[in-house]
Amino acid sequence: MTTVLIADDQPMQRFGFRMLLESQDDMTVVGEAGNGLEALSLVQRHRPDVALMDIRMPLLDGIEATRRIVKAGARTRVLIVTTFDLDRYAYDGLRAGASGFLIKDALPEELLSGIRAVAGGDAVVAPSLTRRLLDAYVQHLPTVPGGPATRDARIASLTEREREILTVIGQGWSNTEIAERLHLAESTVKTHVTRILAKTGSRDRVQAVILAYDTHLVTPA
Amino acid sequence: MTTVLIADDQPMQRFGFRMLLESQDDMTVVGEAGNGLEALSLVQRHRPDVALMDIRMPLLDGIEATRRIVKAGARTRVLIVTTFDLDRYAYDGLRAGASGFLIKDALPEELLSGIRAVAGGDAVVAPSLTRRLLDAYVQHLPTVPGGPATRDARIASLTEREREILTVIGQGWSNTEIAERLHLAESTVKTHVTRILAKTGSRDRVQAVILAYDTHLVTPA
DNA sequence: GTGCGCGTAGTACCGGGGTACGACGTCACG
DNA sequence: CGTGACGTCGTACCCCGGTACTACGCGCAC
Repeated sequence: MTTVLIADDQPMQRFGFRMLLESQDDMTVVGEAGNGLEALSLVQRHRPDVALMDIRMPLLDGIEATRRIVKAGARTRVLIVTTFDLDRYAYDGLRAGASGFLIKDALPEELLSGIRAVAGGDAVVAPSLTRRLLDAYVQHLPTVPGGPATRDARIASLTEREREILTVIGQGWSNTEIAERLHLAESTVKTHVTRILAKTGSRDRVQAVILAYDTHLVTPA
Repeated sequence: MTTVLIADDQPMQRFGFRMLLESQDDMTVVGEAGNGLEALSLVQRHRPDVALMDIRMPLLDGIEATRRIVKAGARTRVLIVTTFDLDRYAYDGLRAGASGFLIKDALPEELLSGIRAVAGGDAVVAPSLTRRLLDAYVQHLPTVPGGPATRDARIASLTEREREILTVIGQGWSNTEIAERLHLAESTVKTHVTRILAKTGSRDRVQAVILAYDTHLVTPA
């Protein structure tokens, strides 16, 4: 059973959503919020699988509400459902950590399948938006070397000392600086770096730093 | 009426697609191809709205066939439908200009709505893949003019192009790769990089990447 | 004791990254 | 019509980062 929270400032809209969802025997509405703050507290209390989130809401808009929900590490996946097909809304929403972005003119079945997808850990984006996302960013798509899925293992394979070195590399230190401040020979630092790159599958220290950030070995200031 | 071409090397698979599509009164199958070359010539002859494209095919695979169709400026939109949920396939396919990427385990209705979306100029991506695409690339989402500006004055002083370069540096790309994928000369890339380092006060690209993360120009996966 | 992982260190080499110039076309703006 | 910002490209140069290989002492497990 998928539990859903509805956050929208228009009661009629909430009613429509509720009727649609309750008509499905694998979904149940656990709460309704009329503004962003209310949405936050209801997410905390009911820990729903999915939160249907409108953007334009009083007190706290849906984007910021999404950001806080995600940041709090809640299990709830946020599916933004808004009236306006604006790029900046979508971008901000996805940036904030939303698992999906749909427009209210979508078919009811599309919303339902979207909720199920999000509840299952997948993501959904409105087709009209997907078009523009792809147009703008296909050129950024990487050529996958071996695919993802090996993130944590690579960091885990590092020794304590190597993790330490990687951490300071993530501070932007050069080999010379690392040697000085850790009282090592530069050749030693280089040896460590080479092993780190080999173990993590990184080509250079830049990619190693990125990995360090992605795995939260180091965190943004 | 949406006209569709089916390109798949398995006759049974083609049959299944045909039955499904012909059951819809707004779709008609205008041809079937068993390999990539055949797909090309049939697209030329029938100019269908949508080409359902398998990847693994004799003579010419679906990726390359897609590339040629798109390059030829055909009106036909390519919807890749493949058995394998591999990132590499999807990336290559989307790169090649496909309007969509679905996996064969999708529900029949999902395929149908996908075809309609693609025919209408939209794009579709399999939900399971969308998740990974977003995971890996939300950080590429542009800051829409008027959107949340980067607070850091150093980042703010960068030109649009420079921010773009810094973003891909933050993906771990080398100068050579940036040049190739952005269709620039390496010297141009170097020029940009040097300016970025000067403006941001970074000593090397590593420090620039760190700044990019700290200012949320790019965000950890 | 023998082996092994780990941290340390050295040398030699090479390639990419970064710098310092200079140059040119485009476009917006006063 | 200048003028400047921007993006593009080239050449020449230096140096740091990374590789390859070797080597040694330490502690720990079998």
